[in-house]
Amino acid sequence: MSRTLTDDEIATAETIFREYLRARALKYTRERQLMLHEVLHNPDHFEAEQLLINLRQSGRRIAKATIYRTLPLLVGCGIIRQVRFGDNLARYEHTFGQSPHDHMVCRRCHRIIEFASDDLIRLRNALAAPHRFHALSHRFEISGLCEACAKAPPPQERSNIPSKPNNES
Amino acid sequence: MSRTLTDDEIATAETIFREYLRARALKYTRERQLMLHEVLHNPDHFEAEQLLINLRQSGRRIAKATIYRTLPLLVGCGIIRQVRFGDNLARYEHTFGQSPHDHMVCRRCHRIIEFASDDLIRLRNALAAPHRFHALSHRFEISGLCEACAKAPPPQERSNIPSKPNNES
DNA sequence: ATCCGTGCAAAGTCTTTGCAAATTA
DNA sequence: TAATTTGCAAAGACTTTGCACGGAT
Repeated sequence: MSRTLTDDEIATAETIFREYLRARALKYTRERQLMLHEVLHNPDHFEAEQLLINLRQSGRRIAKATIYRTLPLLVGCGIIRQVRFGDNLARYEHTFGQSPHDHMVCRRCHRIIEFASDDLIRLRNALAAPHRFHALSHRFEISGLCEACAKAPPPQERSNIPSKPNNES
Repeated sequence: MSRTLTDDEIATAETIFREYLRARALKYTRERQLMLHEVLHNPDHFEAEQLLINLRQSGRRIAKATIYRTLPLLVGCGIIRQVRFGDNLARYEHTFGQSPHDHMVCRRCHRIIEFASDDLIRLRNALAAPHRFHALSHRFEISGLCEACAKAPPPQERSNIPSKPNNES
């Protein structure tokens, strides 16, 4: 759902990352630069493995360990954020040029619909206040059926009672 | 946050589980019965490993594989649900005698505050409608600082700039 | 010159799976 | 009896870590 970034935005992201690193006496290495750019050019949700594949296909050499070590840095400076769907796999998305948003995930076809809501933010803060909780961020995932799947008869099952239960939450 | 269940409620849960299994031609084994009761007696969030420990401490013998195989069944019939906090560890909680609720998690002390909100449900459905999405359930986790941690100075850090970034989302 | 970071592979953690023996309907 | 389930251990998926070499400031 995120659009292609302008060169200016990419430059800004780079500045943010560099300053984040410098403030912590960490180094802006070639690998971290590659990761940053790859992540910014990825318009969708991605996972560690996919980053590795993309980078290697571009002829870049990078170790998987470096990916795993760099992702928390990018999360730390707010350039990407972790999103989580039903499974145990860590996914990320960059937050640049995006307004904060959340997701609806179809239980059957796993299609993802992104949405943003100021009302949600307001409600979130209103819910936190009576607990004297300082809300900083949230994760909101709606699970259900998309339009197509709600209409269509189950494609893989013959009855409403699956012989094997599904593992989705 | 969930209270101790009455015998009646436990019997009801057992009926639900048995019928769920029977409808799928699955069997109500001794191990599944043990799991059900252990899960219902657990008032808090629990993980697979903890279940195993609890059951073994009660002198019951059960394999870890059985735990992992049974959890999806209990999720499938709605007796427990998966909840997920910052990490990649699957946690569960039983839904019996509980109204649907969500969580606020303190980034520093990891304290969990549960809350319920009808407004949230209404907003959820209102958000789904324009996408013709049929919302069935959701996960809403608010991340931030609890009252104590918002006041207290950082216990483990001397400056605002941690030498190591934290891995929380 | 001094740390920090990388790559590699090994180790770790959580979860799933294959198979023979045991149990359930 | 016929089919599912269990326990065990091995395999699997994803992530983290130790260490020596290479690289950034």
